[in-house]
Amino acid sequence: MAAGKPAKSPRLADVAEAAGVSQGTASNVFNHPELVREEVRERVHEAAKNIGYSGPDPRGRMLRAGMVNAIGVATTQPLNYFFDDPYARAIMSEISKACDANGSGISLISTKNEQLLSWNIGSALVDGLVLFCFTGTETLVARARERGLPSVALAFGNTNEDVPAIDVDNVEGGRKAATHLANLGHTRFAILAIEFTDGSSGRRTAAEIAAATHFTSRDRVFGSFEVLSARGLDVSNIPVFETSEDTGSIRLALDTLFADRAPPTAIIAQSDLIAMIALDWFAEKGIRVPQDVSIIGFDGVPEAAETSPPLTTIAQPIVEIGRRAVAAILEPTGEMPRILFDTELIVRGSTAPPKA
Amino acid sequence: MAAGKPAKSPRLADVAEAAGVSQGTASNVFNHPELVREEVRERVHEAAKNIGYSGPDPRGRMLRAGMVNAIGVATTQPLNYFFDDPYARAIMSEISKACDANGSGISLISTKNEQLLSWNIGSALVDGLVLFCFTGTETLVARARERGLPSVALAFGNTNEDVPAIDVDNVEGGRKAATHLANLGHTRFAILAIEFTDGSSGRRTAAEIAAATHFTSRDRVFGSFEVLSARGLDVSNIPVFETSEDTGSIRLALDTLFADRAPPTAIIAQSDLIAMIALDWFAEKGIRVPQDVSIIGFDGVPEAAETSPPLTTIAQPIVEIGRRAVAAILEPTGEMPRILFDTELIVRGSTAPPKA
DNA sequence: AAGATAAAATGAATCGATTCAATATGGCGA
DNA sequence: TCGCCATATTGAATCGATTCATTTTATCTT
Repeated sequence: MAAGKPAKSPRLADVAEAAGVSQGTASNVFNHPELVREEVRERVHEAAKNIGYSGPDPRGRMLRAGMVNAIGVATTQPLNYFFDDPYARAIMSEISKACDANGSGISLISTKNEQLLSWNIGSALVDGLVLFCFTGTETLVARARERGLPSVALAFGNTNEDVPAIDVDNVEGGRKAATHLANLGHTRFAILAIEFTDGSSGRRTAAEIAAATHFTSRDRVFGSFEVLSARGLDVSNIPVFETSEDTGSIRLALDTLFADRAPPTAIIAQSDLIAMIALDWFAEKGIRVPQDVSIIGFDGVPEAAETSPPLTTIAQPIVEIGRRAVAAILEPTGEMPRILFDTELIVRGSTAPPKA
Repeated sequence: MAAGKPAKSPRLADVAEAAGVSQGTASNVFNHPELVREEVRERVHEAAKNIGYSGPDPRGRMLRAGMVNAIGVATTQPLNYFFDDPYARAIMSEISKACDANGSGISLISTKNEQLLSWNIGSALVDGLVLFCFTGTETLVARARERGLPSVALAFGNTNEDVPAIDVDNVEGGRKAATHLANLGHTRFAILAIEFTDGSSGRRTAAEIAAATHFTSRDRVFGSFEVLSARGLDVSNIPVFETSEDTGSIRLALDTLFADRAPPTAIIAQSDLIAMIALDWFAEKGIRVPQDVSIIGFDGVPEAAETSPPLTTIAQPIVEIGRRAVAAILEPTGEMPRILFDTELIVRGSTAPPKA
């Protein structure tokens, strides 16, 4: 090497100069080679090799082109939620299939703090956003739309009619779960709910449930209560335990429930994950499912079919949800403000009539 | 609509003009508000609201700043591999924890076609890359380095000494698996290997194995053969079946193996996934594990502890691998060209001495 | 009230490419 | 040999922000 420039990485302009062509031509060599005479093309490539240029920097390209070729998926859970939570990964699996089919990448965005998430959403390099958060959804979707990005929330939450969202009918899902167990003859119920508000857990009163900030869990309880109440049960006596993502809060709830002289014979778990953790706890304690206790899950994740016993559950149309979410972003054709899917009861081995 | 400007989305410059300040000041309002007098700040915010400006476009920012705040993870498998394959998601879970701790996002990049992947790698908006592909790694890492991005391959492959890579000692892993089973007294072995070359499956000869393009599977076979050979077995009689990610090729191999008059009593599976699928097949066929047949997995994914019986396996230090991969990208301090980890035998319920 | 100092605001340069209207070149027919 | 057309090439404008050396304004001392 002779004397030396400070070795900054070379730009397209440098290549153009080195090859003795205009920058426009150099650009064409990399993006529309058919427009450039072969001889020139080779000269440019050679020059590029010489000065150590390895193709256009995507940042420049993207600024000009405006498209990133990736959709973002955002959540207020930690990032590993996408890989560790069975429901999240079932949805992500579908989303990623749809993205693959469209040649689009996926960006995972996360922040515990909702405010930070808002900033991250504002600065994510994506063509559209799937909001995978069950709190603060309204703010976040609004934020995304402000940015002019197509976006969908994966829960209605308390958003108004015009923010695009996909959800299942949670009240009806709650009804189906309760109906199934009531039909089997159960009368002693307990509910293992997902979070009503961020990061809290423990036994909840009806008033607290009504005040929930997360509508998903509240609605599922409402649905179940409605049915059980209609069957003549006093729902104020049905214990509802709020649980968070961790095993601990679930086991604690079970400890409490089964310390009772007359423990429940039917458990409505608001997610398959909760139900699966409960199944482990039952196995440990020697409580037989479904002989001693019946349990029903929610979501219909693939893993729920493989537990022992296999889990009866209220299934969401996960495949369809994933597809529609991506479609809403990649083909923002018609106005699709909100889609409400139905759930489906899948009866497997974890529910049966109570012992006589 | 009335007369009108074409309603392009407003830029920072427009806000500056509307608020009657310089563009520099407008920029500061959004990024270094403490440098701007409160009154001016408000004026700018107001102007922004009026013309419908919702914060700086990340594209412009990024071009200037040079950083994207996301690391890329690339693979030649379809995107859903990250969510569906137990090993991939175990690693991804660790990678994502590390990213979270650093406030970095994750971009998932994939293409079946290696050539396209190369293009995608060239145009991914990321600060660094983890190469999660077991073929063509050498080309791809080279490509990433050309771009000037920090990068790590998650397998040595046939890369040369100076491309950064993390891997486990596959030969030694293969040895450990064989040793464990041989020590139990097994003499009739079969190997269920992961792919030797892209997209192929079926029974393989020693010559074909030696010619494998994927070194991971080849090395594991070599390690196992070495031990078994030293114990006096004729390895040319040990059936080695190449399997691909799908259930079908694995079941087909098992069909063939157990159609034999003297089927193997010890199966070395080169991944926990393969072993788990085999476990299902055994359960279906009424073949008891470990009484009728022993099977050992590879990887040490969390799911392998929950199968029935729980899976004996050669565990990789998944946590450490994920951490180091991210560290290599986010803190490119010292020169860390390659790290070779050891595997660890974890004995669980799927292996036992053969029937007498 | 002048001077020194700190705080606030300016504006042009820069990041790295793509695009497109305008111009240059070459081949071909008459 | 001239003109015409198709094909190649040019060069300047553009994408949207951040940065930083300067200039302007405000605050404080004595």
